[in-house]
Amino acid sequence: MATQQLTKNQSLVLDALTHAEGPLSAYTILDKLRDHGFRAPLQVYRALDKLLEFGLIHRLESMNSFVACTHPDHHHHHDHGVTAFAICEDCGQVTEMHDAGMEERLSVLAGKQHFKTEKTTIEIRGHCQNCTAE
Amino acid sequence: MATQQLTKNQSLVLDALTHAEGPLSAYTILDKLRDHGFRAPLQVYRALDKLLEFGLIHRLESMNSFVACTHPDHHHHHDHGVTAFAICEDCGQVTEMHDAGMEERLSVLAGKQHFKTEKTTIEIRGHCQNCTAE
DNA sequence: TGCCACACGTTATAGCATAACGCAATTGAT
DNA sequence: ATCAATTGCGTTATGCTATAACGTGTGGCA
Repeated sequence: MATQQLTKNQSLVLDALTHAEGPLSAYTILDKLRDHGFRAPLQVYRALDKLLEFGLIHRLESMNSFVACTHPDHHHHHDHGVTAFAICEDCGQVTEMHDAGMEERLSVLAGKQHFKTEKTTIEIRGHCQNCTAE
Repeated sequence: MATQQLTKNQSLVLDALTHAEGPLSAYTILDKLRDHGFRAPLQVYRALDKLLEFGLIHRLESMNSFVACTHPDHHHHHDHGVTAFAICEDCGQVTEMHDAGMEERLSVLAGKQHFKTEKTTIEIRGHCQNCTAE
């Protein structure tokens, strides 16, 4: 299960996300990579699409932006169940969480509707410990 | 706990969503309401903001669109816990679901991070029973 | 060699959302 | 009654997010 070989553009985008403090929008990434030759949004979006496909990054639907995957066990590569994100509205920090119980509840919920799940989005907006401490 | 009195624009937007087959984007609503005097996106967005505030509609983050709330007990007005949406990628139908167990799991997850939850988004993309039957 | 798949670069356009201004109607306190 | 504050409204302009469509170059491989 070797790590997917990335192209130059994909590596640049992944690096930008990995080294960022918080989630980045596609256009923010574009700006960060102008010095590396990026000129157009599509260069970013195409890389993002691939990285999403490889499971190396996540898209945060509620804020139209992207984060590098922080999940510890990469030997599961991109098939490690449902991911939930805690997004702090004060500092922008994003915490990636996994929970088997959650997955079970979702499965039950979907099952009741005879719904075939393809992809699940869970995003919790609020305030992280640091920012709550005031 | 009387129903919030709506303005004309708010009523029109709510009606459009209530009578729609599935979720609508703000611009789709705008087009539907041109005959009623709507001319600009802001007229729609302002009404949507209020309807969201009143808990009469929901925003689907994963598709930048909106649906009327279908939750049965309106005497809880807009405080009826976590809502999950099952979104069919074939027919566009959206099912609103509520589950106490789910809320519990989320609460536990957030608690582990000492995270103060403000709003939770749960959206399940997939295929509904009808569209799975093929 | 010719074909195919894929990444890339570029221009243009589509789709989603808000800023900023001014006006009109409502409310509510003085 | 009147003034001030609030709220909704309409309009223009702008900004942010995402994709369509076209062509180029490269590497694998029958």
